[in-house]
Amino acid sequence: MNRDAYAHVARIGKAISSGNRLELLELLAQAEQSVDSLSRLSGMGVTTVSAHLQVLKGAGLVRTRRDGTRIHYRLAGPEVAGLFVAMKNMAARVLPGLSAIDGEKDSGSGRDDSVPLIRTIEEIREAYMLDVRPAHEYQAGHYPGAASIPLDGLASRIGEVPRDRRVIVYCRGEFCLLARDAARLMRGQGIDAYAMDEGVLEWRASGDVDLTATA
Amino acid sequence: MNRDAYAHVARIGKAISSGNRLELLELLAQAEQSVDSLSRLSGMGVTTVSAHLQVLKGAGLVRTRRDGTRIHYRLAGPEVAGLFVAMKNMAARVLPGLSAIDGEKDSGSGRDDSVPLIRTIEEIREAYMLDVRPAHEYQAGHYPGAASIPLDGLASRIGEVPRDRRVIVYCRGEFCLLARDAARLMRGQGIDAYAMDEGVLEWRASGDVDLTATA
DNA sequence: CCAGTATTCCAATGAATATTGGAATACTAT
DNA sequence: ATAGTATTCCAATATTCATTGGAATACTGG
Repeated sequence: MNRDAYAHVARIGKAISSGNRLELLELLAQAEQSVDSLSRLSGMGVTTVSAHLQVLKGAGLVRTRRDGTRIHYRLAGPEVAGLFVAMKNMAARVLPGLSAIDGEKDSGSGRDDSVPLIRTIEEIREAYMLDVRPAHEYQAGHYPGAASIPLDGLASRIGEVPRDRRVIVYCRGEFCLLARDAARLMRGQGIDAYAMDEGVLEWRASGDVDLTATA
Repeated sequence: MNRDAYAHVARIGKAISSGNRLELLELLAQAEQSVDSLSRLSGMGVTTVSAHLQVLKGAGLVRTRRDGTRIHYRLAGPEVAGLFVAMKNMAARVLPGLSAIDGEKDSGSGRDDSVPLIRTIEEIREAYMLDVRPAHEYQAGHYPGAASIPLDGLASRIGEVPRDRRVIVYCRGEFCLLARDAARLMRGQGIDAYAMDEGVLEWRASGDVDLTATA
């Protein structure tokens, strides 16, 4: 028969059947990244990351570019982000009780209830959009008009955030906690801050938002 | 962190990371099926099928219905077929050289070159649409107006096929070989037969075709 | 060429998975 | 109740996979 056909498609499935690899894909959806940059961002060992990247590459989901001594990985295309989101949606639809994000929002330690989530893009008008991802990721593509203050430096740069407007913070995507942490920090300082429930991963997947890059 | 979020989505990935499970999903996209029906159709052992179904159920991709002594499995929803197709497309886009279907069509033994494939739904008008899947699957949903002659009985019922019209055969989906085998058989008898390159799986996934069911 | 850095390859270990046969369970029909 | 059928559970085996440390490779800058 054509047994191979299924096995062949299953390779894509295998590539996305590991939580660690999904985390790497989410990072790659932000910007191209070198192996050790991914290692630092994810906390996995370098050789572990390399091994996972080989699997992703073998399945055709990522491409590489050599720049001197280091190798930069990137998504093979926006459809890969699309597949991630499709799986995320499927998980939410089909295992609602266990929804990872709900778990994070509701059950968890409960402290996240203090950060209201913005769910529609309409609410963005007139608000101050703030990107709290690392500068490198901001440069590779960000929401049009958004400002950049990486979470690292937010405490010391808090003065740059306007106090007379609503502030909406976003980060890598629904699973990323940077925006929520940032919003919590700002609320503690009396700023009217909200965390966006989606981020660059979802925008890249949908293609609806044109993510401006900086030179 | 929210490590669990990724692990949780990865469960969906794991469920579709096995060729055998994909084959089962394709069968379930046709109609609900009992465990041993799936075992017979797929050639896997009953306990093996049962184990795979448990995995699919654990990931929330299939549901069960008890009917007396036997248990019928079905897809949790059309989105599951959608995910299958999304992965199939990703595989075709991203690993073009290895495309399972291309492999089947072109390289293989080459004999399949004898069966022209219909690729657009436009060509269906005025043709005689023939469904060669098992009767049970036809009853659960088929292309509007299509006739049913399961491949098993096609040789003996060949007289029912009109000789003055173009005949278009379809089956379960792109990976299913029933339609191509049927078309080859009919061409051998001088019938102007073509195999459809998509089938019920894709139609169910897209939702564009309304698959009529018989009482 | 040499030292230094980034990445991959290799080997080894432990964990998870697939498959199978046999026992256990759940239901039907007599 | 009893026999019969369909399915799942359990245990065992072989296979595959994830992770890690150390060696090998590929490149850069003196």
